[in-house]
Amino acid sequence: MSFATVDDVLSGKTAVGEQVTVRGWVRTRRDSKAGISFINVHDGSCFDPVQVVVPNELDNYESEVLRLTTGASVAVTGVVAESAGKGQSFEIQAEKVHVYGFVDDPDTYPMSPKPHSMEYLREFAHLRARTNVTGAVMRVRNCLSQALHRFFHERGYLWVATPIITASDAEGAGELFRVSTLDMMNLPRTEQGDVDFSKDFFGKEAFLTVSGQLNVETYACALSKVYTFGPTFRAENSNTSRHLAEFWMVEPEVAFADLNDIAYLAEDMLKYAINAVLEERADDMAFFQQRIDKGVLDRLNHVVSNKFVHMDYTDAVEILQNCDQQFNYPVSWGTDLQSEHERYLAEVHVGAPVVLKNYPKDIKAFYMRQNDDGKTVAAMDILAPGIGEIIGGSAREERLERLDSRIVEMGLNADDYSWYRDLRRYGTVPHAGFGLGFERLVTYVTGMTNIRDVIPFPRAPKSAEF
RNA sequence: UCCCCAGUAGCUCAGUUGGUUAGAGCGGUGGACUGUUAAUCCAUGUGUCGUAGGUUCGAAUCCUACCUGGGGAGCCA
Repeated sequence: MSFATVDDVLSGKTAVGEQVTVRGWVRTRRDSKAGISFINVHDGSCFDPVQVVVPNELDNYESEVLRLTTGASVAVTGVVAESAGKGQSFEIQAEKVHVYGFVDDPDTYPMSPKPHSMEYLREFAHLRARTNVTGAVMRVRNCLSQALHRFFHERGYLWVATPIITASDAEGAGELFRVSTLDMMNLPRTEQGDVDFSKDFFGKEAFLTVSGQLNVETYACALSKVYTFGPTFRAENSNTSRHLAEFWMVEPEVAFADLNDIAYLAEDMLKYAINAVLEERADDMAFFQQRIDKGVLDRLNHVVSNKFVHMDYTDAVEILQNCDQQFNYPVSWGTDLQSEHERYLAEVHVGAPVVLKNYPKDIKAFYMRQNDDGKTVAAMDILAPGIGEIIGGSAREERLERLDSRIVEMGLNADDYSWYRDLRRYGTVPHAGFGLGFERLVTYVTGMTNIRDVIPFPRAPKSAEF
């Protein structure tokens, strides 16, 4: 007798005739008057539950097995057998069913065996992992996460843990969450009446990071190829299906690289991760294809087998101005593209992810490398159909005079960037990097429509339960 | 934060020219049948109609505010 996962049994890792114990939760129970019950047990190891055939000779058949309902926890010991029924190749002929816990009041158990809306499941974030859809999402999420680490590891990148807490409010990528231990009911004040942050934990104002980029640049300018993969926080009041207040971001940063280098790095990375999912999570993807998004497999297969289309911002503007599509917002060179414009490019014009490059400098961040034309910077966004911006990156301005001139032009204070400027003073090198919104990738790969359903416990405005 | 839509049974929804006892399917429960598997068949219970005000003889239905959710926009990843 040995413990086995549901996946061990269904994939044939355990031998027919071998006695095993499988532990998990009941998905459904069906009783047959032939003297047996069928119990589907899932344990998270794969998409499908294993069918357990329970004969009525078991001591606790009447007293316990017939009382099992969806959600009950069990350990089943029995012999692996080829299934006589359709729907599965292997099953377990139970010799013993141990019940860890029944479900109180099955009538109100929130995860009843019926279709639920994603909005409803979100209200039960502590139980929705037991549903097939959330289980599938989390296995794919894990697969993507592991694949990304593997991708970078195989190419000699170092995973750098950039800080979660930052004392710099100059990252410029959005609203920040304050980190403080001050007594909010009794704030210390300066003589001018301002809050006296010198009394705070860090002796100054502190926040949760909105990006690891500035910090990870310092390690790129020493270890050459690095990346961060961790949580980031944005206090934006964004109420959409593609924004979270707490989300995970992958940010590679590469010394001696230019814009095209990281554009191709991003393409290779996405293809690598998607291929991993197609190979390792075919069971979950079959479910997404069938129940969530009929086009998801075609879409992913197209992505991994075609080169990404690259396009300059300037050319994109021309395409948008000359296309037949009517837009609510006009397109003109120098302004940021609207959602409808990005969607047209990715969904209609290209029909696949598109790499947009070389944006006007005035609509991009101060640290992006200025191009020789004097008008644009070496920035790139990768737009995915249905999602929008999934990756944003750039070559970084490594020339101190150019960086300083942008800091001045944008009304920023050079003193706030002293350590960032040091990188340009001491052995500066060209370098480039990008940020991938990890949950946006999970959304794209699974075909799920709301980003709140691809992270275990979503945090969003007015929403931080569990 | 802005625009639009929604909130009725455990869940998904129907129900308004304002009218008396608010319905269905699914789920649950009991039974029948069955190597079953989104099982099928019979029976069965369930409601502060999102919250608070207002109009009215009378409000699930009309009005106002608020809350929550969804779609879109902005911000961005």
